Amino acid sequence: MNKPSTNIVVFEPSLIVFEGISNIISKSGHHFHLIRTDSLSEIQNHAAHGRFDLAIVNPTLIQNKNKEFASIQKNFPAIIWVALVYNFFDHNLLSQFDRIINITDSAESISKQLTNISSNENHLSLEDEQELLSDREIDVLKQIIKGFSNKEIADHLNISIHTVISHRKNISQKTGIKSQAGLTIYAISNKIILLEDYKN
Amino acid sequence: MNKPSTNIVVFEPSLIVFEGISNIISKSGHHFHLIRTDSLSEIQNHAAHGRFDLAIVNPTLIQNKNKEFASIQKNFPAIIWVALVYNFFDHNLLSQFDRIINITDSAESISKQLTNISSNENHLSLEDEQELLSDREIDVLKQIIKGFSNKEIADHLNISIHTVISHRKNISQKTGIKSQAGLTIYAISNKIILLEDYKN
DNA sequence: TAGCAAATCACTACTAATTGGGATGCACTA
DNA sequence: TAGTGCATCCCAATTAGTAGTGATTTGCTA
Repeated sequence: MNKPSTNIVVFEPSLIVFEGISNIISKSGHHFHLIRTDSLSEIQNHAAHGRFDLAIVNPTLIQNKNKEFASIQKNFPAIIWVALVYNFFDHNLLSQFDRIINITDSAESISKQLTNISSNENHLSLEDEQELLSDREIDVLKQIIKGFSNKEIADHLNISIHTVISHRKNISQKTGIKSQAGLTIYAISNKIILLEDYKN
Repeated sequence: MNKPSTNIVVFEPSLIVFEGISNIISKSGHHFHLIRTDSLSEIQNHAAHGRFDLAIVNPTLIQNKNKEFASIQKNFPAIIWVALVYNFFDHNLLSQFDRIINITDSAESISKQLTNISSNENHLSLEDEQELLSDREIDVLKQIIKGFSNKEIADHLNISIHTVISHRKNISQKTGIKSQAGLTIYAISNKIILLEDYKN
């Protein structure tokens, strides 16, 4: 079988991780060529010159550049976008990618994600029912996470306790999470709150 | 100058990261020999046979094994312990290590941390104030954070609901935290739980 | 402009959690 | 051995939160 060479752009701040990927794929038997980059605009530039077929991207780096990223994806639909995650990330963010590599994945699993470029039913169906919470719901969520009671939340937000309860109901329905603890983890995971700000 | 060879044990779940370290140090010009391991007891075994001088450890892996880890450190005081962190970690946990490598560190910085074995003003102070909660209280806390009700916790731990309530009372008194949300953040901050394991 | 989603408020019935008292047995240690 | 902390269990009174249902106003947009 003829093995085509794949050009891969890597957008990842960690040298360790970059070298690790480099090492693993060089042992995989496939033909890859890695290009390291440190900005989205450089990726766009490479894409415009057809210099790569697949991009491995650390999602933290595009967190506040969703529009720019989406625009690049739209302009170069042939490119496969692979998220490289250390921990876990917001569904909405990850749903922008075609595939996901977790940093703890095995060599085979990683290679698999970087090959079979044509076969496109690679998971990531991630049913997109992850409706974002409304502004007010996020206000309430933040209060919940600070440990305030419904009555306190009502006072702080100048609304009645009934409204607070309504918002809580909606939050629970939208997220499928009922416990304060679960909501806290949800909020941390989705960067609705910053862990550092809430430490005792 | 004579370059001594350093034997390094690596306790890190990610192959990518392991290979990355391997790549970086092989280019550093120093002489290292890497041994990958996947358990603390294996580390102890290697240490007992004098097979390494320095250990690179992902702190997540010793989170609930602080005592075992401290015991190994105590038994083999000549070994240098290096934490390899991805993001942000609890200070108490990191204070158990001699040095810290961040995953985003440069090649030079990493090499620096892995050399100069003799020169070090070890600040292995290990302020052991983390004996706040009893084992059983931590069991209950973990259940709370999973969002279980008192009754469910009682069933899971095979104790009565009254005991659960007692433990909760003690946890609240000891930590000064009353809300589930606050306790969740406490547990995450103190690495009693791993954020990744609690995704909903 | 008609429809929709968000934000607000309200009621009832129900369930869960908190608070503040107890008690017992066990293991460790000063 | 007396004291301490831990784990277990119990009760009563109170407070807090959930589930289900329904309503009004406002602003955006198809």
